[in-house]
Parts: sequence; structure tokens; C-alpha cells
Amino acid sequence: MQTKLSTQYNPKEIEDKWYRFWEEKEFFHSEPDNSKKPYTIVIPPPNVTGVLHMGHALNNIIQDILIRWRRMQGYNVLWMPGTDHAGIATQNVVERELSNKHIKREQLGRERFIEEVWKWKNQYGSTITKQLKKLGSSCDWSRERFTMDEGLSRAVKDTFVQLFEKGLIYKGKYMINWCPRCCTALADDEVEHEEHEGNLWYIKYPFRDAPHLYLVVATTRPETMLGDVAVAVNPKDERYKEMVGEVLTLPIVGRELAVIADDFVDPTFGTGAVKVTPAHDPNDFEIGKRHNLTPVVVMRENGVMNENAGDYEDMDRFECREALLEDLKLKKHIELVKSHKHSVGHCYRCHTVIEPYISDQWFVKMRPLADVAITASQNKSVTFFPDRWEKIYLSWLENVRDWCISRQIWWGHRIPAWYCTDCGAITVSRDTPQKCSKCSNSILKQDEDVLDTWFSSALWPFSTMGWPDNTPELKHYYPTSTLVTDRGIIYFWVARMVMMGLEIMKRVPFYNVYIHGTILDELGRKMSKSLGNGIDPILMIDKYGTDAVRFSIIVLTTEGQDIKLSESKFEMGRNFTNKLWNAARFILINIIDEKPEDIKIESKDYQFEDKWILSQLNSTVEACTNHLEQFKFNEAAMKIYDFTWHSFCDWYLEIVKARLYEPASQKDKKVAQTVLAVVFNQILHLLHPFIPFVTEELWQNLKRMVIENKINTNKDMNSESLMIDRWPVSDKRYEDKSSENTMSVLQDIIRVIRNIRSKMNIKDKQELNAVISLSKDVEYNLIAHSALLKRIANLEQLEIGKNLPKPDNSACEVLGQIQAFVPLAGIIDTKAEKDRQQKNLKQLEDRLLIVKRKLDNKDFVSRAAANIVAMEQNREKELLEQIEKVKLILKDIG
RNA sequence: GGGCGAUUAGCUCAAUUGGCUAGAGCACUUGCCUUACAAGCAAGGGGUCAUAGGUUCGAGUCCUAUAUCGCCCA
Repeated sequence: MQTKLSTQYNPKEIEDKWYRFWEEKEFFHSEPDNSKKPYTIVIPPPNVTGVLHMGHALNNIIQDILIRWRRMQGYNVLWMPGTDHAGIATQNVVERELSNKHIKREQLGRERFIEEVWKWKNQYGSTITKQLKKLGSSCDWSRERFTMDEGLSRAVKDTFVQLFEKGLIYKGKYMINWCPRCCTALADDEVEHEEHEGNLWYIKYPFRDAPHLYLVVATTRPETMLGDVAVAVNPKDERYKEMVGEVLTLPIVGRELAVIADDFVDPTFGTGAVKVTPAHDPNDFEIGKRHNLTPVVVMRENGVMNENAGDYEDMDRFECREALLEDLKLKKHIELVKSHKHSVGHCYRCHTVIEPYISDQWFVKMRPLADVAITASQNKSVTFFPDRWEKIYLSWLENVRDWCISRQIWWGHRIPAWYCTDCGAITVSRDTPQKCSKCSNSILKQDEDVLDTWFSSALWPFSTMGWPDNTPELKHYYPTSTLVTDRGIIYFWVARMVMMGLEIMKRVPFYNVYIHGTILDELGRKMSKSLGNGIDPILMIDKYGTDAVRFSIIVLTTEGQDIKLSESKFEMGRNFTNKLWNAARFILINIIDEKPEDIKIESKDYQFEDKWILSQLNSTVEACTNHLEQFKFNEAAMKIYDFTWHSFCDWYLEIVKARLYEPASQKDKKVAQTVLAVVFNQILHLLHPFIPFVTEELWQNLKRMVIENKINTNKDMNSESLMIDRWPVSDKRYEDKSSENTMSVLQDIIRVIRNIRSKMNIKDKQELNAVISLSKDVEYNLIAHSALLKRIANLEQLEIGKNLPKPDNSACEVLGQIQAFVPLAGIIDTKAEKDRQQKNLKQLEDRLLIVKRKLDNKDFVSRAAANIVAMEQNREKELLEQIEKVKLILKDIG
């Protein structure tokens, strides 16, 4: 920026430059170093097929703030980046690409298909990491990991074998969630439930031995009746008691069904009699087991009806529903159709309606793992911020069912289990086994399935550190410090990491979990591709600059609340970065010294406004640090924003101009220059984690100018970069309540004079006279600040004294113990002034009434805290005095 | 059906353990091209804190209902 500065901040000119600089200097890189305390975050690995959206942006901005802040505090900081292989999603993407070339994966075969996926990954898989860099993320890219890496794959195998050997992984035929489009099993939490407006069909099932009589069952999925093997009623249901044991004939199919009694049946649902289809409904599956019923499967894996569906074979399940209903209607088997809202499960990857399906799958036994994870949060080994999320986490763990981990796809970690072609025994092993563990047969076939992606993600906090090897990284950085994520993956990921961390490492994977809000559109809807209501963070970065995007997002992020976002919100951040830029311009221009001398500045050299701004800075440092410690990012950001703009720029810069332009002495000019540099240097430090690019650019310029002009900031400005310089620490010695109080009075006086100016239509440029009258017992030495007042309020003459009389024809304002008079002979609008004073009086009297009401209340005086009562009494006194003064003024106006 | 969150200025959000006149940003009104910044400066206007009860000397804040919206689970 040199000293010729553009009046507007242009982020494009500097962002890439500094990111490159940081990377080249390896400032993001971390090595285990036991002399320093570690601070570790593992990134929630975005999906390799992913493209950065606002949710990622928020998530990574927060992590980068924590990381940059802790790094500046001197921690040995590691931010571990990487991506996950997103089994189903990635396979879908590559299959779609292939289908454009009219190729099916089955034609290629497993090996060649996986080669294609890797090709795709290598070509497109780094899109999102490039975008994370654009966002300024200071990840240690040299340690970037991918869940399909060799090392992480080894961790997956090792974990699988360990859990299998402990009996925590088993294989079995159970009812699972099946996606007929992806043709794979899904875990319970991979099914998204949606309320659907459907029908409840009441179907007549005739008695075998009395076909004119029938029993009516109600169902929302009539096509599954082809697989009915019984009809169940509640044993306590008087209506059906006598029918238990009777035999019905299944319409259309003709199968004989027994009427059975089972407690599970809800007598209030439908007719109280339900069809039992053990192969196609999870509850019926359980009923079937209890009553030894043989399930009849009527559907193929792709959702098309099979040979058991008779005439409906080869029809799609929904086509079959329509055809079947048509036939039932014709044969008068439908008694009633009622519209009925019910929840329908969908695949979270492709949104196809999920089919409950009996299938041979691998499962993780969850109870023992979940119990340990529950304890970890109850005893605060893992702490949630905000804490309400702990309940969500606990309720899931308390009710969790075994986790189906096998997926019938090709892209992923293949299950390390081999089947003996001879005896059928399963051999589970880290390495490819040479012979069957049971019969020693050497012809073995590996399980075709792969593991759920979340199985590998669950190991992320330690697999990325080199586990199963006991690496220096693992010893130093594990457990990680903080996990930052969205509530959407508390079950998928957070809970599973805790379980696996405790099971495998015997230690929690992280101490704190910060759950941030979800970014919504202006109307409060989730941003989604299908709605087209997303805001592309990269476009926003191009338009407003990365720092503006970061700052705006953080200011909007309050304590994990959701964020309604619209493009215009980014103007706030842009305006602020521009303000900062211009404050820097002012400072850099004004610290130039033709013949710089090395003058030592001591605290006794500070002027009143220096002490004031240093005191304010000090409390800002303290507040900002405290807020960050409590994950209150927006409060920290707002605090610095307010200090920078409304204390430093609005007041300090304006006040100090006099000392720069018409210095009383060269020494005092140097003092002012020094304080400017000191405070701005600290501002840049405090802002760096939030807006790293512009702060680095300005700091580098400040550093150069401070050195060139021999400004002694009492801080070594010899660091190579702001990002590795030290985070400010508050220091009681800078606290100066007296200056703060006095300044606040001066600001009030100035505001009052400006207000009079504005109300009386007097141009800002026109100099005025003013008289400031103080009550006898006022301690402020305002006379010492008359130069300041004159300059900032643009006054020609200023008289300050005790109990000064009101000059004729003056506008007036009462400020507690202070009265400000502005003589306006010839200019004053008497009517306007009178109206103004009357309005004032009314306000004061209203307030007095409220105070009096309190003080007249005996209970208040006796029960409220003494300081509160004293405060009210004091207020009453002040109000009475003020009212007195305003009345006098009114009398004077006439 | 169960749980959680929200409801405060025209809009988006704040408001510590209950205690000064409920604050910001944007928008709005008025005046300013003042040599850091018009993406700015100065001065303003704008609130029955969703509703109804209750606790308390005192409630935006705590309790109980109700309404509306959103999310999660079944």
C-alpha cells in the first residue's frame, strides 16, 4: 500500500498474496512439541463431492477464528484438514458420469469402476479444499487426510477386527432400511422421515370358513399385503377376542392367514386389526418372530415385485399398489378409504422412499459403546456448547439400536471378512487370510460389501493422527480440544466419534463440542439446491472480500441460533473492513516523520485522551478474550467493532488531529503518533482471527512505518507476520476510570451542543460560543479540556465555571449536574427552543414519577438491595434538580 | 404424540446472577463532497418486549397456560 493509498479497500489485491505468504512460510504447519500446550481441531471432513456452501463457510470461519486466536496465544496449534469419501454420494456421482457415456458400473466390474472413482476424486475432489483456502482457513495442509487413504484404511480394518473380536460387531439377517435406488442398506439415522399426505385403506379379509363374513384391516401400504402371513389383534380387544385362532383368506392371493393376538397392536389404530407382513415392516418382523411366522418376501432389491407377487410380478412397487387397489375395488374388498397423514422414510442421499427389508448385514452392537459415551458427557469429559445439545446427544444414545454398517456398494472400505468356500466359516482379519480359520481351506472369498462412511469418520480424530501406530502426533495432539459442527450430525458423527474414541483410544476424542446454528435464507428456509435459494460463499467473497464475508457471518452468529442470511448482510462487513482500511490510511499518513528521532515515551507523557483510549482498549482486550473463551464469537466481534469504530475512529482520531496538525511540541506529536500506532496495532491483533487478510496487510504496513519513523510502541514489531504474533493481554495498569468518566461527560456536552446546532439549523461549520455551568459539587475539571471541547464542538469561545448564569437568548440543555448554554442572539428560534424545553420537562417529570412510585413503596425501600435503593434516591435528587433548572429556563424564555 | 428453539424497532438480531431511560446493524428523516473513509460524518424519529395469568419491592428476563413459526425424534 506504500504511502499512496487507495481510498477504498480492495480485497482482491491482497488476499491471495497473504495466503501464499502464510503457506510458504509454513505458519499453518504444526509439529508435536511437548514444551508447548497443544490446541487441536480436526475439521469435520467435507464430502469429496462437495462444493462449499454457507454452512461450510460458517463452520470453517469459526474453526479458523479459534485456531488463529489460540495460535496467537502461543499454543501449539494443529488444525487437521481432510475430506471423507462419501461412499454412496461419490458412487452416485461417478455412476451418473458413466451413464452419460452409456456405461454401467457392472459392465466395468468392481476394480475398474473403483479406478474410475479415484480418477474422479483426483480430478474434482479438491474443489472444496481450494475453496476452504479462499476462505482463509489456516489448516495444516501438509497433513491433509482422506478417509480412503492407506493409513486411514488401515485404521478402519484394525477397528473392525478389534470390535469383531470383542463381539461388538456381528453379522445377521435382520430388518434394515433399504434404498431400492442405491440398492444398499442404510443405518437408521440415514433415513429422513417426512410427513406425507397418504391414504388409509380399509380392506376386507374374508373368513375361510364363512366367506360372507370378513375382518377389516387398515393399511397405508396395500402392496405389502401380498406378503401377509397373519392378521393380528390386541389380546385385550373385546371386539376380536373370539376371532383369535380363526383363519382368513388373503384377498387376491388366497393365502390362508391365522388371526393372532399380540400386545403390540394398537386397538385404536384403524379397525384394531392389522395385517402382518414380517418381510416388509419392522414391527411385523418382530411380531413374526414372536409367533414363528415365515416371512414372505414380495419385492426385489430394486423395488420391483418378485415372483411371490403373482400377477403383479415385475411391477414397480408403486405401480403394483395402484393395480392392486384397482383389483381390490373391482372385487369389492375395499370398505373405506380415509386420507391419512403418516411419516415416510427417504434415503438421505437420493431421497427415494425407503423400503424396510430383511437382509443379511453387519452390525455394531451399540449398547455397551453408547453407555460409555453417555457417561462421558454426563461427567463433562465432553462438554457441549450451547449445553442444550447434550440432551439431544443423550437421547439418541439412550435409544439407539444396533448400527447397520454394511453397504452394498463398491466405493468404500471393503469389509475385512472372508468366507470359506468349503465350510462357510467367516474369517475376519487385518490382512488377507491365507486359509479358513476353521477348516484351513485355502479358497476364501472376501465379503462384497463396504462399510458405512461414518464408520471411518468415527475414527477421524485419531486415524488422522496416525493410529494404529503410536505416533508422536497421536501422543501430542490427541484428545483434540474442540469440535465445531452443525447439529445435523450430532448422531451421525459426534456421538460415534465419542464412542469410538473411548472404545479404541480409551479417551474422549475432544473436550468441547461447539454446535453452531444453521444458515437459512431470508425467509427462514434451509438453503438447498432444489429450492435454489442458496447463497454461494465464493461469489460473495468475490464481491465483498473474504474478510467482509467472515466478519458479517460472525456478527450474525448468536449463541448457536440459526441465521437468516441475505446478500445485503455482507455490506456490513465490507463497510467495516473499509473503515479499518481508512483508519490505517490516516494513521500511516500521520506517523510519517521527516527526521525521525528515537524519543522514549513514558506513561507520564500521555495526555488525557491517550489514557482514555488505552483504558478502553484494555477493557476491550479483556472482554474479547473472555468472549472467545466462552465461544461467544459475535460478542467478541461486536466488542472490537464498537471499540474500533465508535471509540477509536469517532473520537480518538478526531481529538488527536489537533496534536498532529498543530502540535504543541514535537514530543507531544510523537506521543500521539505512538498511541495511534500502539492502539491500532492491538486492534489489528484482536481482529486478526476474524478478518485475517486485511489485518495482515495493514499490520505489515504499520510495522514498516513504525520502524521507519522510529515509533517506540513498547511492543516488538519484528514478527514476520501478524498471524504468529502474540495475542494481546489486558493489563490493569492501563485501566483509568477517571479518564473514562470525564470523557463520557465531554462526549455528552459535545453531543448536546451538536444537537442544539442541528435543532436550530446552524451549519456545522459555523463557530458558536458556549457556556458550561457546573453545580457546586462537580469534581470534573472540565476547564482542562476546554481546547478539546472547542475543537470538537467547533466553538469560538467557551466559558466553563460553577453556577454561571444563563446568557440571554441562549439555547440550553441540562445534563445532570451540568448545564450547557449556547448563546444564539439573532439566530435562536424561541418557539422551537420553548417546545424543546417543554418536551424535556415532560420527560423528566415522567421519569420522576416512576422513581417516586418506587421510593414511596415501603416494600421497595425495605426489601430491595441497598445499592439499588440508593441509586433510585440519587436519581430522584438529580431529576428534581434538573426539573428545577428546566423550569427556570422555561421561565426565562417566557 | 414427545422434545428443543424462536416470538423484542419497518427488517435481521442483542440485552450477564431479575435492578439506570430495552441496545446494535440495515432501512428511514434532516444537514454535510469537514485534507482517513459518501462503503463516510453529524443530528434525529421509531418498541404495549406474541397473548393471558402468576411469583417478586421490582419481570423482556423466573413459573404456568395459550397462540404462531421452525427443527429434531417416534
